[in-house]
Amino acid sequence: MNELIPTPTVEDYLGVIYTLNRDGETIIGAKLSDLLEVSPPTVTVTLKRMIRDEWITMDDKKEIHLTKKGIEAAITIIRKHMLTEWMLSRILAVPWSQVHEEAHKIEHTISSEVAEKMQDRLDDPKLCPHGNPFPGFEDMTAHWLPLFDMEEGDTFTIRRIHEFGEEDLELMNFLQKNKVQPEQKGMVKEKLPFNETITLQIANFEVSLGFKPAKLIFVEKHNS
Amino acid sequence: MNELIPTPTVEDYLGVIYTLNRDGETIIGAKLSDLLEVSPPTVTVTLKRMIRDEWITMDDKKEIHLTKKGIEAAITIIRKHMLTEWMLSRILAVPWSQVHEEAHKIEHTISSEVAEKMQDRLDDPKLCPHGNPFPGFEDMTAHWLPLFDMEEGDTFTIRRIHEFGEEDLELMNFLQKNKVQPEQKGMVKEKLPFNETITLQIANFEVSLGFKPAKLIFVEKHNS
DNA sequence: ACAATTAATTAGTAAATACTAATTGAGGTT
DNA sequence: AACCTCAATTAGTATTTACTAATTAATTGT
Repeated sequence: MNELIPTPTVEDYLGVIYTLNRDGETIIGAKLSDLLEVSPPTVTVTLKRMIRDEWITMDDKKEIHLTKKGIEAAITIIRKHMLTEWMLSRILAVPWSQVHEEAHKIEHTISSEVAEKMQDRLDDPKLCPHGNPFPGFEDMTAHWLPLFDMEEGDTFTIRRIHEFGEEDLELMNFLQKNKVQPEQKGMVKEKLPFNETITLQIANFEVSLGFKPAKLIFVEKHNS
Repeated sequence: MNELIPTPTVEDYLGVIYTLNRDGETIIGAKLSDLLEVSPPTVTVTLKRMIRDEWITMDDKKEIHLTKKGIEAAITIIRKHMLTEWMLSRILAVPWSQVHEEAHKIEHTISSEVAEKMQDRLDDPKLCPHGNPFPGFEDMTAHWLPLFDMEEGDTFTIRRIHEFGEEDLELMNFLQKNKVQPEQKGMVKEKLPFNETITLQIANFEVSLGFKPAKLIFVEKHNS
């Protein structure tokens, strides 16, 4: 009667919905279509199934809300995702830029028992390798600011690449090549609003980032 | 035009076909239906797809043969399966009896790059945790004999639980509880053909095994 | 208020993977 | 030759997950 476990596709939807919700965004089908890279009709029918199976509800404004059961399933899959990322990164030395993509496939096949074993082995991480918080630890990232908000001359430590940036493999390879990664210290060399770029000094190198990625990268500003 | 990667279902078929073939058995649909626990019509249509996509061929006697491409894909999935088993067992301390079942889900989502990383991290294993050979290392297990062939009084070291025994979770739990595992030494206490049981002494305990599992357990006989 | 944009839905299709029930085929036995 | 058994296939159905093309609904801007 009650669908016990969500399908991989439904798990993907639940994860994105949870993250959007965490960030205080309103959740509509079009956003999911965009983030999950599927067509709007596909979203419509999948959401219908998800409502039928009581993962979500849809209000009169067509906004999507997770049910209690949906929240639990979302937390479960996000934890599996992040634990798998750490396994790949720490135990198997998979390059940081590829870890998300690999984990995204594996996460759906990890049992809860295995996830527990991973958590033990990895000493209960609170943040994923990209600096995003495990469900329940959102306050650990709350004081970090978008790189986009920095001004010329500001110095900072990079702390986090937002989930919705991780998805873009080309961007991730670019960031890795230029050491734009958690724990790296840097400084804003130049910010050109008309050009929509922000140029950083990291180690001995300079990198120019567009405004879109700069909004998905979070830093801890140094006291000046 | 050419299907590059097999689906998880096709990977399952390829793995079983490869193993049957390794053991010198003729491969017909009914055997697959039995081993994969799907209905005969499902086997018929899946094999049709597999022929279409050139993973296998079927001769005039309805016997199934792997194509070159099929052999490669089978080897790949079996290696991923065994490497994942070792990861679960050695790195995550998942109980031996559960390792097969968990790995069977995960194996389909592991990229070749990750498999390589696993192989490095695990020092190139030649046998899986149940003692079955990695593809290409079949000769390492060739001299082990079925427990079924032992006589009363024979002493031995358990070396291997065959792939088709691994599948049965209840059996595996029973074997683990009774220490019927690779590297354990034992002795045949009693063999009762009319009863189809063979009773072993392992450590301080006695276990009675049916003939069916006794044919799937391989041992190295001690010199007497 | 009306046009433009954005969002959501229908309608129709497709592929993979399963099932049951019923039928056909092939081999061997009496 | 008729029969039995096992294997394989047809026929018909279902679910999930996708797509495109076309339509409808809602919102926003001028």
